[in-house]
Amino acid sequence: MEPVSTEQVAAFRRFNRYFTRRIGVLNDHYLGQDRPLGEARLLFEISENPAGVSLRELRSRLGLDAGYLSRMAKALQAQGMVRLRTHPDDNRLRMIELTPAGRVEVKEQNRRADTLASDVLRGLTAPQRQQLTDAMATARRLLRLAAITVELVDGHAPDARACLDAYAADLDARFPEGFDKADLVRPGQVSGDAGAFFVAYEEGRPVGCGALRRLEPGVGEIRHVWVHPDARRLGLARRLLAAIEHESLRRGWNVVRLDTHAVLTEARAMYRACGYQEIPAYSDHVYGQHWFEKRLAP
Amino acid sequence: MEPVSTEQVAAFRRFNRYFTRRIGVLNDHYLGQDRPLGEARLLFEISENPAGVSLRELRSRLGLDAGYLSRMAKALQAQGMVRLRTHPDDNRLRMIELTPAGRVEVKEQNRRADTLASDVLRGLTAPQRQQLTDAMATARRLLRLAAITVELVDGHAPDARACLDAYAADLDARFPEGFDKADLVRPGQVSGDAGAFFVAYEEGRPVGCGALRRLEPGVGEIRHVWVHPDARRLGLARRLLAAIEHESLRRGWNVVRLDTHAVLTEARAMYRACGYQEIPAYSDHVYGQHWFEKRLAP
DNA sequence: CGATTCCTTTGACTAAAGTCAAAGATTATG
DNA sequence: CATAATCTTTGACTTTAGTCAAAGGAATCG
Repeated sequence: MEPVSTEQVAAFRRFNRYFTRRIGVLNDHYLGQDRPLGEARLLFEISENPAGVSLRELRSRLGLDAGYLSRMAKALQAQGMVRLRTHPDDNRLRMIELTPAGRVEVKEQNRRADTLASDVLRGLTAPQRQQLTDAMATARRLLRLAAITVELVDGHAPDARACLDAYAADLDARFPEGFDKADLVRPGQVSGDAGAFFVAYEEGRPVGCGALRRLEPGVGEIRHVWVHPDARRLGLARRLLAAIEHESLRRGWNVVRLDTHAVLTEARAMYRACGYQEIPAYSDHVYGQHWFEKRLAP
Repeated sequence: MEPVSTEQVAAFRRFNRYFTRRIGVLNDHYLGQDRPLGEARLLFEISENPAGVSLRELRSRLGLDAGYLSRMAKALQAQGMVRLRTHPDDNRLRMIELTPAGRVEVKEQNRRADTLASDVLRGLTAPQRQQLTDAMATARRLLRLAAITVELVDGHAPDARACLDAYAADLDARFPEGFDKADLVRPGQVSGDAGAFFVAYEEGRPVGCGALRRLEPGVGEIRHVWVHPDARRLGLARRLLAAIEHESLRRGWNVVRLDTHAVLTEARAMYRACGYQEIPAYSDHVYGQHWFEKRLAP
């Protein structure tokens, strides 16, 4: 991997410093106006899960100490902002959710945060506002992408299966004829010498996958490249593809093939953009309607 | 001014939330590794002023309580990071500056912040890194611009004179023949009915100016449009120009003229882009070599 | 079914962050 | 030149944030 240019590091830090000093401080100030910042943040995080969320989950998401969280939850409960109950299936877990009063409070928090944002934007002309929000969207997209890691996992791993289930549900909704899970690779086909399975993780959660399996000597097949709806348009599919191609090459499978369904037009465009060429049918997968091949440069 | 679109507010907040949660937290963690965050921030702020800075100044810049700051300064002094002395001209003020040990400490802080930035950037391809840092630069530019206010001040105001002094020094360096301060407008010419003076402020500091004065009935003259070197390339000159034009129109001076020196090519380009047309000489200012006019639409 | 692991609560702390007001030394101002 | 204003220091707090360990109830595993 190429080294990072010092000019880029400097630009990154300039932004970082400016933003945290200007916006970050204001933000915390607004947020922590009528209660401690920690409580305000907790309240906000709870509001992100309207159906309630376990303390366990919050603890890992916010990186809080168990005792600390327990006390904050109690304080919020005493203020009538949240309701605590035990998890129906597991009595060790405590579920926390907003009360109507809590929802009002969060609404007020949001109103304040909106005010902060509008106040900043109001200082700009309409095209400048658009430019700013576009730049922010680009920066967020790339920051997210930078934080996502692609890892080789065993085909039997729960995360692998979870991704495949989500993938199957996705296709079932998109294909006019539906999707039959029988078409999924079996764990053994993408483990060990037979193949490989990659899972992309964002902040610990699996958000994408891709499989490689041995098709014939020197030829690998790419299957089940999928990205979670929340992680689309980041450029993650290309990253998965690159990881799979790299693995294929490592195994000496210098050619990779794949097939895809007619309705997945964006996928076809991506494969073409990544150097894949459409070829005649090489298999009779139920859902294969376009076939691609790429010769990998060592 | 047009209202701010909710989509833009949402995009702003999405970024805000993501950035503070991801980068802000990491940053604070790195920074506060071997001393309290407050002290680390203070140390950094002091390092920005190699010649030393008064506690007074730090207090207003960081928004700290006087007592709190005094104690932190004492703590840093005890650790051998800073030296405290009284201001030569005003014995009430205390000046604070880094010791060699303090400079080493700040260097280490910087090294860690650089590491954080490179670690993030390393997760991207070279073009993506460039895209990210470009987006950050754009965002910073616009955030700065949004925070700058343009205010009408009296021509005698100290900030107005300070800007004109800086303007004069600037031109003296750029004009081959130098610049004589006698050419500057007199305070009376840009106050009351005779004219107006605008100063642009960024975080309390004057960073630009522009003057309007009555040339003849119905015609105003724009003079001394200047932007501090640190605030250039933000689009501030256009903002100053817009404020002056608005004021001119308000007074019923529907035409504005200005002249500029041949070496200021960017200025000429800007005037043209803002709707100014080159006209024959309308005055015999010593430094006027190009003349412009704009008819203001009511 | 007994040991182990999980999750939460509680007690007992500590450190950091921040506030307020009084007091002392200087400087500006009418 | 007296008075007011400015700036820093100090004492005496409070609140927030965070840590650690013990303990108890509940699920899981062999």
